[in-house]
Amino acid sequence: MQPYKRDVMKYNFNEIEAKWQKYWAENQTFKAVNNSEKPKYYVLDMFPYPSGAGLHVGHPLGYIASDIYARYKRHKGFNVLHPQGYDSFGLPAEQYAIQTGQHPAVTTAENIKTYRRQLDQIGFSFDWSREVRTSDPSYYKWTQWIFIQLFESWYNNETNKAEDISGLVSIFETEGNTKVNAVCDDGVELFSADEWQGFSPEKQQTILLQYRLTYLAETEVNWCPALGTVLANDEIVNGVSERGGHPVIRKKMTQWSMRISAYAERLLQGLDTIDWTDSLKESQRNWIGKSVGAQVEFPILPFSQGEEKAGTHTRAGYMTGGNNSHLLLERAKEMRANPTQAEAVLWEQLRNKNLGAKFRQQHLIGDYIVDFVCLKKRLIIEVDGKIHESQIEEDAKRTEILENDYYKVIRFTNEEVLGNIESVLENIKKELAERESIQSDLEASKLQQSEQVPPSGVRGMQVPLSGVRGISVFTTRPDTIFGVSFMTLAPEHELVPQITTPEQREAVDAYILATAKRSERDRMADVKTISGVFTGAYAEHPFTKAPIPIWIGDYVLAGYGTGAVMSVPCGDQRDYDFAKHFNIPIPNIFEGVDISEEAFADKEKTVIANSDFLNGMDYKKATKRVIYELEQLGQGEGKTNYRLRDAVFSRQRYWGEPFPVYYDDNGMPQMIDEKFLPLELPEVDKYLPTETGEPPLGNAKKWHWLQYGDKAEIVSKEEFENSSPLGRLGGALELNTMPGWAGSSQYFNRYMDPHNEDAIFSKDAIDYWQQVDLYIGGSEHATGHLLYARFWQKFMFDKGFVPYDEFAKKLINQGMILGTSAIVYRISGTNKYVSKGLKDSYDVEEIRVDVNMVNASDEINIEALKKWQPQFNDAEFILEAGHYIVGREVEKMSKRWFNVVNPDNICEQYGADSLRLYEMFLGPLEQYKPWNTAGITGVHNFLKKLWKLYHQGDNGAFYVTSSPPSEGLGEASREALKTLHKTIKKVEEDIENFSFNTSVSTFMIAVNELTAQKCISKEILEPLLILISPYAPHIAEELWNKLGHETSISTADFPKFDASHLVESSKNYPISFNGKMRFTLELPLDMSKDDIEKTVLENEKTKEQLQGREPKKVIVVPGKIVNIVG
RNA sequence: GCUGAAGUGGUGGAAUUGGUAGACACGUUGGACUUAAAAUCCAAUGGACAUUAGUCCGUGCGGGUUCAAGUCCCGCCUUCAGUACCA
Repeated sequence: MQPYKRDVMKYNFNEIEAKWQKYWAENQTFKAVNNSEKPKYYVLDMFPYPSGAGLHVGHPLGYIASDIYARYKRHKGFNVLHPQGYDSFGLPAEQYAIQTGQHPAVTTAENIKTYRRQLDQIGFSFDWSREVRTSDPSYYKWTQWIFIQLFESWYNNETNKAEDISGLVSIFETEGNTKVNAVCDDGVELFSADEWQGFSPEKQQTILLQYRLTYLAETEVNWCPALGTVLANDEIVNGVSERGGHPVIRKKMTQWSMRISAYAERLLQGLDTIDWTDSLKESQRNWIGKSVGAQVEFPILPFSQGEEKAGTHTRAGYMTGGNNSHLLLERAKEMRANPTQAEAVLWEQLRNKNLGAKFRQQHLIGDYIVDFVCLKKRLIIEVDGKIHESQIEEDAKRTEILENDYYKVIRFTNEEVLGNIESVLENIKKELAERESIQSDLEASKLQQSEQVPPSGVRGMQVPLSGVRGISVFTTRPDTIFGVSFMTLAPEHELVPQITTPEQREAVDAYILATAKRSERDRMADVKTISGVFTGAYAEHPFTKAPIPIWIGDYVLAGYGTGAVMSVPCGDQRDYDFAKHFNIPIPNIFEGVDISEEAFADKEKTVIANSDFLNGMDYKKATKRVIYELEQLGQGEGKTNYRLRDAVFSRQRYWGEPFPVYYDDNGMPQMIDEKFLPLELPEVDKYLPTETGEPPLGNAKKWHWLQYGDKAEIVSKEEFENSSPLGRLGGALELNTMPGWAGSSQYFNRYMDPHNEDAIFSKDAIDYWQQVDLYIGGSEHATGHLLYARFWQKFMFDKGFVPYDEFAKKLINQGMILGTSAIVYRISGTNKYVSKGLKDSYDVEEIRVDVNMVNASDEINIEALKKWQPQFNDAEFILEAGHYIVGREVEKMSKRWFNVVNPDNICEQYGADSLRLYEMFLGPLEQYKPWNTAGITGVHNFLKKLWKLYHQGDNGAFYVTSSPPSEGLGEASREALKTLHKTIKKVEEDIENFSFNTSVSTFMIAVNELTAQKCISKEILEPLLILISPYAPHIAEELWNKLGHETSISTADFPKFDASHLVESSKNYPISFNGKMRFTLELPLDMSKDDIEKTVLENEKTKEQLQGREPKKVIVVPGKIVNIVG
């Protein structure tokens, strides 16, 4: 009998915890319903990637915090949604599959099993009935569905939201695209409604792709050869892959992209509406990188200054180009290769002297490329598309200049050429005949002249329509435009090869080659070396019209802004250093500022000088004015620039969501109809890229879409090709898969209605749960998941699917739990190891060993070490004081450092409640902190004391009496009530402030006090259990049950704080002298200020302190402190 | 460089609107119980001097405001995190 009784009394945590975990599972205690009388509250964790290593003690930290909050909210009367699932697509499972041939689905399922067991043993109150897995077809069906929604949408800047693509098509049909204000690709061609109607379906599709929110584009991507895949910017750290640290190179590939840039401003503005941590918001702001300034066009001068001064110029001849001829020639060549339809038709008639005269097409004259020219007769023929309607003025000017040069220009429209070629040819013949006589005159006089003088008017004119563009730059300091003394282009800038003069070509090419060779990493590491080279070309200042030398330099990044800057050395340190280095003038345009040593970059203190119409203005005024003036000139406009780029959405991987996309006979991407989703991942023999370099899905035998009406199947290439084309839809399916963030960008909404097969979630569900109230997770997702999820949520909001355009009202980042690695010191070249205190006398190498062999005093178990790895078998150990002491290093918990501590052992040894309490007790939630198992005995002892508090009967029997403590108002009872209500108040405040560590202390204090008071009253001990139950739910359930409750403690009402129990009649006043506390004095709280002063001054100890001095001043703060000055 | 956070005993960390610095816990030391160990319980524990009382110094450093500063202000230093030739 006796041993049995003893067992009952003991705090048998393993048994208790298993019992209640089973109870919760069987009774579905934490299952949330989608409607309730209670107010709703949604607590979410970032769902884990189920890695093969399982959980370590760091993983549950955030889950414990959110679980405490969720349980607390249930006590507070909320209908709480607290779901959990798995982000189960990902690279590690795929790499494991490559190594072992095991299907990732199999290993993933195994890993999930381990995770679930580990999570269950910690006692989380998750509603597992709502579990989602991103790799489950019933889940990724909806990821694919969202992709289709994005494809079917475009971003209308006028309404500032995403709209259905069909709306855009009807605009195109009625008025073309000239008035459409959309976020779209750069350089979309302009067309009228008529032209749209005339386009082929393929062309229409190509144009629409330039508007869709997800689009196919040839993009320069971060290609990681080692991983065989493309990486997003946030997957690259210091120029190498985040995973594995492999080198990353730039490569052009056709990829799906997400037009997240459309949402840049709203993603930025939205940050002000959500309660997320400042550091996280700051990261996102930084990532979006908004800068306000101006875009300025600098025309390129046709003649380089050097050549002009030398009095030379280009000879008129076969190609009579100006000094920009080398770049125009390329352009002309390109235009010849891609004639418009009208040009092609006309050329058929003009070529081979068909009209009796030799014509050339797309020929360079001066700085112009003309469509057709007969040089002998100086007759130019231009064929104009619609674009020229808006350029009548420029065309007139161009005609004037050319005609000054004795050319005759005749123009035809596309319609004339295509509709009535006969009459066009008649006109040309007529002109040719008329110009017969002029030709001979010219030969003698004018042509000679033109060889000596550059074509008049060419110098200094605006950018010609078909020739050189200017260089466009982005600047945040347009007010400093008069300080520009040179321009700098990124070496990769597309215009560099075109503008470089022949004299500079060699130097420029060498420089470009040298920069290309340097890795991104080298370039970033070596910021101080100034390098660059002059291109030989000049641009023209918009206002002063002065020539500005154009340089290239690697301090200008191709990927930001336009890849070109106007360099203002007096106002920007980098420009300043560059100018100093290359002896470029540094004009000073600031009033009263010395720039002899460094640039002056202080916007706020700027007063502009030496700047014509800007003189005397401050930064703001000058900026406004200069933008206005630039707009008048047509050479610039105010512009806001974002660093945020569109997100590449394709990955060359197997283990990810397949795109619901096939490519039709014309190679155009087509969406698979919603009703056929999900498009499931095909089986493949191997998970590596194919021999031809295609993604792993290229290995699938059947990966062609074949659809007739409502019937669709996935077939092999041969089967598809042999199928009847009549009424057939389909083609090769997309070989890429979606990136990791696809599945995590709407999972929080899917939890609201996870089994819905007809919709991503029902309207009722989303209307009830609305948005996440509290989201807890790591800050490492700041610019990845958390940005993309906000983007998709805004899109879902625009489309009317969700009621809020932010998915998480409040977000908290839990800090990371770090490992404390253990280090032994091997004497170099030997198999001897010295203890830490002796290592300085030797030449040693540090070797990390398993922390589980080391005790709290840093002493290692040598026997265990010898068995741990063969190299230690016969090693010799040099001890200090009989022990081998290891070194310690705090670093990330990782298998490679052997510093991983597993929660399974902790649960086994101390119990889940101890683990939960200890993780909270370690310190503030957001803080990074090292794991130190030694301290866990403290919280474990607390739980034992708590258990004891309820077992004060004979032989430790459960003993709680239901007679109220207030009865008789004994001293002990009043003290107990005070302890309880003090605790209620503090714990409630702590939970609301997510200060979980301090509430654990509060529990300890309460239990220590109640133990000292020998409290056995139910009125105290029952509410105390509810306070503790969010933190230590198992022991709370057990004691709750012992108190006679039939149901779970989880929905018991949180105790009400009653301030009346804390009312004190007296206060132990600290009495300080000159601010230093010397002694305390117990005084009634209702004592008046004057009486306090009197009493204190009369006190013996006060007299002792003053030693006869007269106090100068006595400060009395009733209820707080007394301070005597003197 | 910029942005954000933080520097408090041997350790993790408390400290409300400025009002008794070091709560709570670990560790350490001493003691009780025990043949012994574990467990448990009790006591001490910021430093220095004195050890009866007491005195002085103490929250990264240097100033300042105040009757009173870990807390507020100014100027630095260090650490961690994020970000970076962003024009």
